[in-house]
Amino acid sequence: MKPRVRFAPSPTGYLHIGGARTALWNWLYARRLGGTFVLRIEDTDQERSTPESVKAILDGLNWLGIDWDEGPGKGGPYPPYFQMEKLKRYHDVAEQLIAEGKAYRDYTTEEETAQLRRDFAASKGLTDKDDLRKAGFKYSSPWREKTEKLEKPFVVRFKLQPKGERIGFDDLVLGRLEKPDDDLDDFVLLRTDGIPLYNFSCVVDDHDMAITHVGRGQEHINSTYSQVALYLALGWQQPVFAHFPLILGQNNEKLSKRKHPEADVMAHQRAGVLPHALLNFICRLGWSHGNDELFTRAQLVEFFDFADVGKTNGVWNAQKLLSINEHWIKTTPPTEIAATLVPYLKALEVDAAADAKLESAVKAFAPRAKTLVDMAQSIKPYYARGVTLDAAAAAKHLDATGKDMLTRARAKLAALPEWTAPVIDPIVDVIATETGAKKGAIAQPLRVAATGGTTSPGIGDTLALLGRDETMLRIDAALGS
RNA sequence: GGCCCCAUCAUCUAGUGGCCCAGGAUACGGCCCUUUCAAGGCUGUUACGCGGGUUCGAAUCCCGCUGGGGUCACCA
Repeated sequence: MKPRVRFAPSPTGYLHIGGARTALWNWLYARRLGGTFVLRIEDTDQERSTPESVKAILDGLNWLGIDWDEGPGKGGPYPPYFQMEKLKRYHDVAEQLIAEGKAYRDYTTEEETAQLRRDFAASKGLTDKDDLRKAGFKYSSPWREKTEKLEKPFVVRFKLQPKGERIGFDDLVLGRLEKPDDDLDDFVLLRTDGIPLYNFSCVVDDHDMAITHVGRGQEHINSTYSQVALYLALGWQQPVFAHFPLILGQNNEKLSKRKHPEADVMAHQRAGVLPHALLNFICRLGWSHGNDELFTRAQLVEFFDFADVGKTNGVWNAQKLLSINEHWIKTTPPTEIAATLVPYLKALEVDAAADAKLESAVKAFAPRAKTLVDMAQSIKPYYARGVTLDAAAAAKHLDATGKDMLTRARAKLAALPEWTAPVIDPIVDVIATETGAKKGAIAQPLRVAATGGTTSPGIGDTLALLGRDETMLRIDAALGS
């Protein structure tokens, strides 16, 4: 049977790194097995959900190349894919549960439960919510055993009926997970305004959408027990669960939007990371395929399996991401990199087309750039007219002997029949032989004249990139300095 | 605090009882290459949290401790 998996983000901000990895792993699983990847928007938190966030999440997934078979913009056989569009369905399921005595209407107001908390706190001499938890505060509804229907607002609560047994499930990553069933409490299914809460809508939707495997972060383990209780009460078949280890920030806490800027997927685009590099990196964070580190997209699809996901949380390692980015910048065809690079150059006010010149520039700088931002910055001077000489570099390399070498080089360059790196490069050797000078004594003055500084790609590549006219212009300017 | 999950280098990880006085990658150091800077090649330092078992033999299995993380809403 082909698996049906899903990614179900709540649109309360940008696409989070953890979410992206969850999406990726589910997507990979579906792709490898020829299954279906569903995108469902869990927008029931009306306080925080926004259309902009929906767009941000879709944009993030698109940038990473994670496409969905069913969901927003695609439709599918189990609509709607936005939870707020199926309120009636949740209501019906809740009513069914009430009718069967498996849920009840709780007319206690929010203010009353808050008062209960305050009373409890006062009796124990406590103050905040955290203290209450530690002291074991537990809400118990007076409406639990009642069935009458009043003309008052109510929430629908699930009526847990613990048997003193253990409740649990077989997790694809963690193995058998269990806890005592009396550890669960009567969680809310429907709020006063009729909008469902996560534990409820999630179960209804996963069932309605015929989801076979639920892969999500370990932070959901405890809610899974509640959801299992719901599946049992509803008599629905449970999906297979797979709980993924968390991605931690440098401070060892779960990567969060507030504390960790790197949690934003698109921040990496802005930083000049290739989407595939990010994909490669996050996929390998918590999953492995032997000692392999670098994977093409096809290999990821070929190798990925929930069974190879690890159990331990992983710490975000920006340097490793950069090194992986470096690798893909180096190995992706220059044409592709050039096209991707155009907007980064634009941001630096360089209007470059993805043409032959830019491709050569990419070839020259690919082994030298960690990010596309780096690369754009390095390439920018090659699109300028003239260059400002770095004072220290000029002082060191453009003294009398330096200028003498430069003059010799200029004469030879001017006589060149062709302006390409292989033709330009030997000039350094020729002058070295003629004068007995070291290559560096020739190449460095040339480099300073051409680039203003002491570092650049090989001198042939550098001058070829600049073009004959621009090179001559800069040499003359340096000679006249 | 209750409950739940986890535990190999600084970090990501390989490892499913002998092939491991623990391998790869990143980072860090050295050497080589070299007209600069990179890249590349070679190489070095660094880990099985602790204590008990089981076994001829444990990083691998069991127990305890310790440590880390998650979760306890009319958020998801």
